[in-house]
Amino acid sequence: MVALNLVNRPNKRRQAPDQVSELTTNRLSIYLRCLHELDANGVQTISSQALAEQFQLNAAQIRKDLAYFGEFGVRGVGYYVKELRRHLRQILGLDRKLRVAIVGAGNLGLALADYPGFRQEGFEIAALFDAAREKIGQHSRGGVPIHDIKELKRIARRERLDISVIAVPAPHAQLVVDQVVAAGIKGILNFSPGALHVPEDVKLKSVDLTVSLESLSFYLAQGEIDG
Amino acid sequence: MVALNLVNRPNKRRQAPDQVSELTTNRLSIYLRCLHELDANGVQTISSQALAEQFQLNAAQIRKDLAYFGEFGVRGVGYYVKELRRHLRQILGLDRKLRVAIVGAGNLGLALADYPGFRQEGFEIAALFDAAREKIGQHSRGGVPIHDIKELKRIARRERLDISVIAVPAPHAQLVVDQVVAAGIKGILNFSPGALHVPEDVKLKSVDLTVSLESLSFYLAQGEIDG
DNA sequence: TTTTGTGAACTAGTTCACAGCT
DNA sequence: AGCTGTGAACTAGTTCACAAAA
Repeated sequence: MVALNLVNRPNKRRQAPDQVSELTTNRLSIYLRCLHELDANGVQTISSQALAEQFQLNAAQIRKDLAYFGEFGVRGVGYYVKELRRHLRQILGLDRKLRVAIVGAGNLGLALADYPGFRQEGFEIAALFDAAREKIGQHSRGGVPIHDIKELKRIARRERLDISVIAVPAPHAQLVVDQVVAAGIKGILNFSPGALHVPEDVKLKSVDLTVSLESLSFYLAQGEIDG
Repeated sequence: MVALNLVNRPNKRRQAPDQVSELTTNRLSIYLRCLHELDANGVQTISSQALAEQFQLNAAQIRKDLAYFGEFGVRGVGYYVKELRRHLRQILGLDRKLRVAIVGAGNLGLALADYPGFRQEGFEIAALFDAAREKIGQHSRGGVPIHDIKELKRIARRERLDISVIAVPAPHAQLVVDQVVAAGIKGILNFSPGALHVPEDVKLKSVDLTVSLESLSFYLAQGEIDG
């Protein structure tokens, strides 16, 4: 019983539950990575228990996460690796290429443009953007072209950009986000520190390096007190 | 029960509660950033309500977070900006310089070494490490020297390194983490994808770019189904 | 009056434990 | 027998609401 949208939603939908928590979607991505490996190693089936042992996780957690989306397992057997992988890719929307733009061709932006973790199956870094005249027209080492930020809207349409990574200094971040939103991009991964505002239909995820470091610092400080 | 060192712990300690959640420590860092700004703008006092409005947060949440560590506010007034900032810095262990090493002098490692968010008050990027012969002896653009990873233990001691950032390809990550741990470093910020294991007394935080992107992809895919 | 600090109520997320399928 | 899928129990985290302080 799948998505049929035209009719009223049935109470229990399997394809898109009312609210899947971010914790769950993050874990789905982790499961998927593990399934890649298992498949590469020729493993055919895996139980939730065996999967849970790979990470610091409870088997019921994994079953619950998957159960939001369907019944993928076989009782007494576990999950077929290839099949579950296919399902997860579909659920995560990785069954097509997503086109990513990076705004900010500074050290970080350029590094991200060529970062293997970003050039992975399912994603494609299609463009870099910057405001600095001398950078425009250049390329990253890996060959991603740097465009004028003013061209964002036009190129977003032409290149069918899905996701934008924000790697500009904090003071410009909100302005850039506004431009990204205006260009119709609905997914943003932000590396600038500080709070940013987006409309409801845009999904913003932030990675705040300062917060991560300071939080680490807290634990170090505690460790010294507590022994 | 817990570590009792020399004396029994009083039931209610203010300096280091038994378990402060990571969510709380992350927020403390966010509050601190905001207090910097407020202070720079000459603001003297701030209420939890006003602070909460800056981010997507509830005022009681902020008061609770702070209350773990002491009574910093004044009823009817709010919090004195300078004073609270001083307290938060102390709580987060930022009242001294923390020395950071980055392992992996690839694109990402080099970018992080010169990233302003990392060169911030409280932190100092003291060294880069790599295994590639041709990189050793070089410097990042910002002047951070690149050492042989084999020297990690020696230099960690000499330079009194507190935190290590892991920016190496996934297959080497666990090996590098083991070396970092062996060098006596107790705080690790990891950018490699995949699960890593550390002893109990070492704090590991991971930023997984693939997971972030794939989680974004999920929301994009849902958006298209749900309308 | 204003705003904190905090128990109580609530909400979200995790784990348990077991019925039911293979 | 083995393992999933899931309600129930539990744990963690957030918000409410109000007494107490300035």
